[in-house]
Amino acid sequence: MVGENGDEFVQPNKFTFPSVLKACAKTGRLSEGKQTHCLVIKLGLENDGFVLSNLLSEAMNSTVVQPITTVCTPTGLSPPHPSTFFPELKQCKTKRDAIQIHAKLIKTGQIRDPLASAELLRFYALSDPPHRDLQSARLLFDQMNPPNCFSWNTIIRALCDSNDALQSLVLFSQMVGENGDEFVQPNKFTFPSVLKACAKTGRLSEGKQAHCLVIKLGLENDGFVLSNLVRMYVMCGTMNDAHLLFYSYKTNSSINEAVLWNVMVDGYIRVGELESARNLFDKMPQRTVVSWNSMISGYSQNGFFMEALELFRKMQMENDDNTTIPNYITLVSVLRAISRLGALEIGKWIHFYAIKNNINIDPVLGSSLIDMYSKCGSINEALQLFNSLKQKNVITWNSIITGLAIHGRATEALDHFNKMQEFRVPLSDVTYIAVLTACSHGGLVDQGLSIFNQMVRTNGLTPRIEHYGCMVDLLGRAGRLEQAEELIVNIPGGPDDVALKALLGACKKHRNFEIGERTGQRLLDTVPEDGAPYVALSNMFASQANWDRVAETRLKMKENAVKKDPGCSWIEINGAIHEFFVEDESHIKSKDIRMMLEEMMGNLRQSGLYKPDRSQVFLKVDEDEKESALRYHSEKIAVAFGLISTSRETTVKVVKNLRICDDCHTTIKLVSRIYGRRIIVRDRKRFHHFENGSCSCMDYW
DNA sequence: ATAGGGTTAG
Repeated sequence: MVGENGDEFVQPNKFTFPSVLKACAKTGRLSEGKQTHCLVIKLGLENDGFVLSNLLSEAMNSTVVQPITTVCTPTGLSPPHPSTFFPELKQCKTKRDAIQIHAKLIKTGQIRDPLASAELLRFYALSDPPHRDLQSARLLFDQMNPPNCFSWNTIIRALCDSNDALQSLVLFSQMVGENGDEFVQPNKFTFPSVLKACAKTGRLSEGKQAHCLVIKLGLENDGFVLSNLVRMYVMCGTMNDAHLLFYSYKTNSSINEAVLWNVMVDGYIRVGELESARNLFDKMPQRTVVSWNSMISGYSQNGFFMEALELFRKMQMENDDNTTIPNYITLVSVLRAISRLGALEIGKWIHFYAIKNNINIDPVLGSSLIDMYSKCGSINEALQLFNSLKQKNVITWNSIITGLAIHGRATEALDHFNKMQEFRVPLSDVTYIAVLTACSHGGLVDQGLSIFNQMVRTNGLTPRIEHYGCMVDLLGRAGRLEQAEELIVNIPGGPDDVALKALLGACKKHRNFEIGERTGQRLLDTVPEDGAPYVALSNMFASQANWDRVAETRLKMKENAVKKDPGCSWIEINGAIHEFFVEDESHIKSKDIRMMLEEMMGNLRQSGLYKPDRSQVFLKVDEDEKESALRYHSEKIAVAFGLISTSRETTVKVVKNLRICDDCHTTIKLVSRIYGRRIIVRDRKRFHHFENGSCSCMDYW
């Protein structure tokens, strides 16, 4: 009757139990009696007079007396574990358990019983990744006859987590009977997964339908449902709807306000409204470490690096019990900003903090730290850390190869690339970007070409635009301009501005005006709003004394709305970041900096080695102004500030957001010699190690 | 008895 032999389950009632219990008593079967007792409790019949009296007589007549005392005192009973009736329901922790339980369910014919196989379904569908087995979960679910609400919730959740979240929406529509199936009423556990799936797949209309059902079922005040509704609207790009919900909810005990606010903060960050996000962050009734992390990573990922660092500092100052203690995710988020700014001292502090607080340096954090050290100019520290890491993955390898590449240490980058293959680490497309970058910066043309071929032929990877960019740079640097142009023409989908700029730069270096002009024109077509190509093209015409074309190019530049990223440089002194723009005089020590700049330029002129390169300044007409604009490029200001703020032995490390210009490059080379200082400048593309009048880039960048 | 929330690399 209760389906123990695989038969249909028929629910017993208060008239069933007296006879069953009597039978147990007559035969002295205690264990069956207890099983029955459990079912009595489960069905809420323990207070029925007839059932109770038979329970007692069953107990009196059974041969084993010991456990019966607990039965006499029913109030002291702990709730029975359902395994009494479904021994299969015992906790399923390992694959072995699962196999055993599964076999038994099949043997006893209970495999179709959603109650009996619930635990097994949970194991297949929701255990941690190594054990998770979606296929088995789906198979088990499909066999259920019919699945109950729990079964639906479990499989919907599992599919939502999978990379085919749309499937969970398909299942949900089956659950609610959209295809003429039986309607199973969803509950508050169903909607979070469903809404999450809508969010993941960006299905606004399905999300809205779910929202309607939520209201119909009166579940909109459940905290989990509510936060997922808001998140669904955020992820579907309708911040307004998210906003409306957020401002109209009524607090109750199931709602975690912090989570709700965090979802909104994250929402504003996603649509790029960092200020609204920050406003909300400042107004939050309670902040958790997640709030801080969201805001910091929001800043980091949207280019607000100074703001990210500032907030991180504030987080440490606030010292709110436990909610402002940086965790693993804080570190990963803030490291990104640190890398971009080149804030080595703070970066080192983060590394130390992780060690001191036993924060596991897994491949993610490890890669971030390697990236930080190399982007902050400390490639040797990056190598040291890389070698000490116990767990490495592709990204860890990619980080160190990229680091070596941008420091111009091409041979070591190749060594690591080879070692990576020895260790059978699967290569990714980024690996190839890293190693091709190394080849192009190191001038290793043949190696680069053969690696590019290996990537396509052996590894079957399709080159991305970035790979073509590396190859154009590689060929251009070697002076193989025709070959580079041929490659450009054959890039599927057309070249991007990076590849074209690489070729244009190469043409300038190798004085090939024919290809240079064609490339310049292509660039103007690709990025007409970018000022740099006009300047380059105009300079090229000027060097040929082709003044008509110069004027024509200038006119074109004026006509098209030209955007120019403002040049910006950073330098870290004693853990504080100083930021400089072109001709920037806003720094407190501006006077001292200006004096230093004058002195530098004076010394340079006296040395007789310096001739200002005016060709790169295009907009300023007045000759004197040209030179002063060059003189006050942000990297020069930062270097000057670095020189007066540190002792002779200290290497001056400057980070620039754009590529360094010829004049600054020449100037800093000479400064390194005249002042006997080591200076490192990181520009948009690579590192320049200046020492004794020369640069590690060998004047090609 | 079972099921549900926000932050993370190259």
